[in-house]
Amino acid sequence: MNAIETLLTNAEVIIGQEELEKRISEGKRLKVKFGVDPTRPDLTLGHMVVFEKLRQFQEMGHEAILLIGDYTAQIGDPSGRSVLRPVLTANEVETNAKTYLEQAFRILDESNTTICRNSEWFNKMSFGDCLNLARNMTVAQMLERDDFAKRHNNQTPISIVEFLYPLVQGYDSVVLQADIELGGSDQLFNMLVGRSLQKDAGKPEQAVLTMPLLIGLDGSRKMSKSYDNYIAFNDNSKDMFGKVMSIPDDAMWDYYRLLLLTQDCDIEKLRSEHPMEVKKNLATQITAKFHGKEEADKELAQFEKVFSKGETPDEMPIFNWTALAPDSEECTLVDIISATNLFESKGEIRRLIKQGAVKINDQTHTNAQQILKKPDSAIILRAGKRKYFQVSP
RNA sequence: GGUAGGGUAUCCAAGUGGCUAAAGGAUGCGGACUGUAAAUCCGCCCGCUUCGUGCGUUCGUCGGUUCGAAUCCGACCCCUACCA
Repeated sequence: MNAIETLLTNAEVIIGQEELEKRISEGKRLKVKFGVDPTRPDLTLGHMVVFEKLRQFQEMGHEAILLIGDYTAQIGDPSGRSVLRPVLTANEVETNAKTYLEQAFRILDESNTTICRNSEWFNKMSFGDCLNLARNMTVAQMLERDDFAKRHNNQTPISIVEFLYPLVQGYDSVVLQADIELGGSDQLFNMLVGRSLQKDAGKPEQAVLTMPLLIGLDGSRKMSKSYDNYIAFNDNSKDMFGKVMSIPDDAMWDYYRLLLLTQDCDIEKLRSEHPMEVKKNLATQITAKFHGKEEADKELAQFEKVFSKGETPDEMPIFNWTALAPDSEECTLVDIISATNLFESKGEIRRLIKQGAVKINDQTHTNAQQILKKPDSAIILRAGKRKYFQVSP
């Protein structure tokens, strides 16, 4: 595979490919833009798809520009519909941006990444400048955008600020003189606006490359925090491993292709192997990217121990009897479990007990009112498949 | 500004005076099974509970009618579309 083919692998849409190939073959060091809004502090594996692509460019000697949308984050994106998102202060945005970068550099080469903030130019902009920017697009053009069109048809509200978003993002490209912008496929429209703004400014137009959206843990919707079907960069190794294991078998191939950059021919081979083994391998590799090989192997071993063999895990939270039941030598089963604060409500705990999910040292107990005496040695409580904890004397 | 339609549990959504803590989905959780926190099947899903046809809180907000209201009345707040 030559350089260009590698860079375009897995891309969903490529606009301006010819121009791009020309610049690459001329040996130009491309300015590769990727913008993120630090509105929420967590990156998900959905973002990782694009980060991996950016890293590929980086590895081939191009300039990775990570654009922090600190200005836009301060305006507060209203697209959450019913709930008004709180407006973030400059401080909060800065904090988010910091953790954002920290996470991003697990994938990207930090020493080789240019970081920009769009407040640098937008803070200096007047309202008149803003109106002039807004002149560049028409309402009809905006309504061409698929998700706007859908929302309009569904009678869900679209705020004017949302209309301005593509312009804001596009203007970033003008300032940065980006040669190519990367993004998820939901960003296509915004990135195209960047092209037309660049053209109007008499500058060369950026190429646009979208990456497919990664499917979430449910196996049907895109991975997103609002659907709560995501794996975060910041998930601990256990959750990360477990969450990967919980994706439907069919979703594995996309994960291999988009996150581990596995080639199609290798994926074909994997398809003939045992799905569980293939998934364990996937989970181990992804976990290793974030937590290191050693940690990943440990989680694999734990997983096999707990879920394949049904044994208790090596590590679990430990509670002192006196912390759970102060001043008492005995306590009911519900109350002792409730005191750990690991569960939503006592009702939930009662339900778990009734449904046979609670075991003490491997013995199922179905009476919530059962009296427990302060143990002489540590006992292991289990509620459901995943929740374990120890109570020590 | 005018007209019409809305605001129900985590989300979507039914419900127009009592049988409603509130149908049905989805998500989630539990059990069985297994090849995994896959798939499938079954069960649970407001809080508290002395587990009792028990208590408390809920259907945008406040107030009213009624023996009794998510359901009727009034005011207010918010959302959407269309027309201006």
